[in-house]
Amino acid sequence: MARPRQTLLTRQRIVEAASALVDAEGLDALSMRRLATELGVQGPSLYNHFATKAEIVDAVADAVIAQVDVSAFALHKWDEALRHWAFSYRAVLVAHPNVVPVLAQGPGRRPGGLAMAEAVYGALVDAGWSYARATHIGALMRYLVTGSALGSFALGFDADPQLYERYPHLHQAPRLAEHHEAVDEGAFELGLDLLITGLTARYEMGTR
Amino acid sequence: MARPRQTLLTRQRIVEAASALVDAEGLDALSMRRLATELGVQGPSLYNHFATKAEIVDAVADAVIAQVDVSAFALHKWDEALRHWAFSYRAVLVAHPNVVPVLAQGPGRRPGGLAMAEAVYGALVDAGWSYARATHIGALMRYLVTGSALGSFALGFDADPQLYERYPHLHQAPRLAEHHEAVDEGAFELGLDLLITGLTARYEMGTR
DNA sequence: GGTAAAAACTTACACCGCTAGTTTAACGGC
DNA sequence: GCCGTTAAACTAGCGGTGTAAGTTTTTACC
Repeated sequence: MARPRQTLLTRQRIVEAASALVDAEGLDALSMRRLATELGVQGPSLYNHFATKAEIVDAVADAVIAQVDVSAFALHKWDEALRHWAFSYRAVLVAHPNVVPVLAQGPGRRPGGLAMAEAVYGALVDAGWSYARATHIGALMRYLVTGSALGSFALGFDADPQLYERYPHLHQAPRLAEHHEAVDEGAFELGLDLLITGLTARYEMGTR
Repeated sequence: MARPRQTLLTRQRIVEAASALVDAEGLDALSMRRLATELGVQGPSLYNHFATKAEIVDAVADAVIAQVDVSAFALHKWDEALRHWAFSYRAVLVAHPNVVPVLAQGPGRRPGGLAMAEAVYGALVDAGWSYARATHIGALMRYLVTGSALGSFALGFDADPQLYERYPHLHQAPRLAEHHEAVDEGAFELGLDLLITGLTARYEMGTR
């Protein structure tokens, strides 16, 4: 087979297959040959549509971030909007846990990420926050959401009880993994409450 | 060469070389062959001391986390101790940025991580926080520290100004990278202030 | 209708983590 | 003091990775 009568691949089809593969089997399962097989094609053919594997991963990550709902910034006051956005942001990440490491790390030149940043930063600045503070608030929310969606805090404790014999306060730690979703969600909601309450207080004091 | 008269490798020497390599050239530069070369040895020899590459990476991460100073929990009240600890935690991570992705993700069965968790969780519980809240607070601090040390918020904006033409509020974004340390540090300090202030208020209200 | 671009292909390179089997030095027990 | 066992290095090699290079055939354009 050389050039087919009907194109077999498009960027969109590739990204969809890659997303499905990552969601189903994790980031490590995403190799060029494996992805190509999934698409009924040979490995290097993908390079006709993406220059590198990193570009594909980036596109997958962007497809996830683009699902975050930022409409709240057009509808509500900044503090309520932050809350709505944060919940949507986290829900999207929790729905695609295997992509979170990419989002927590990689640069944000993805269009979806930029659109989100624009909405958040714009709303905060329009509400009266200084450029510096608006940036800090955006960063803070990102730390909170990606951290809690990485889910690694509660899951990070091995189930083997023997590990904790030397740590008197940690004897219940192995049970954390059972409730890891509730733990990470509880930490997220506590953090969100504390941050927004504190920010509101500062805002009303005029220190923006 | 077969078995040498004097052992060439020890776990400690391997971890030190791996840490230096990761600090100097990043996680991707750490391959078994490369690390072995650095130690004057052939690749597979490392498997006499570590079962897998992941074990080596884990040991490197643990060596980093073990540097965090938790002595504040024995010296100060919980809120002040949290602040001291968080600053030390972040300073250690910022000093070894290439290791942060490992710490942000991997499970916490490392002894250094467990010792830290024991100190934090124990101090919070002893101060009167409920088990659930103490867990949440520990998780929150981890999100904040690892998130800000990943440093990817400010660095995440590409320097190419053309990217931001469609985003009216982001036209200054490319300049963020110049000050990324200050931005991530500012966000961290803001977050830490808000969290500890808010927690103190709740604590004194009796909702622990 | 000839030409250039595009999209598939095959082949291949350098590297990766890791396994298996080999050699030799060091250690423990009689 | 020898002897079997263990340990720590070695070499060779497997299957996998991302990707570069060159080939073939189809499509699209002047």
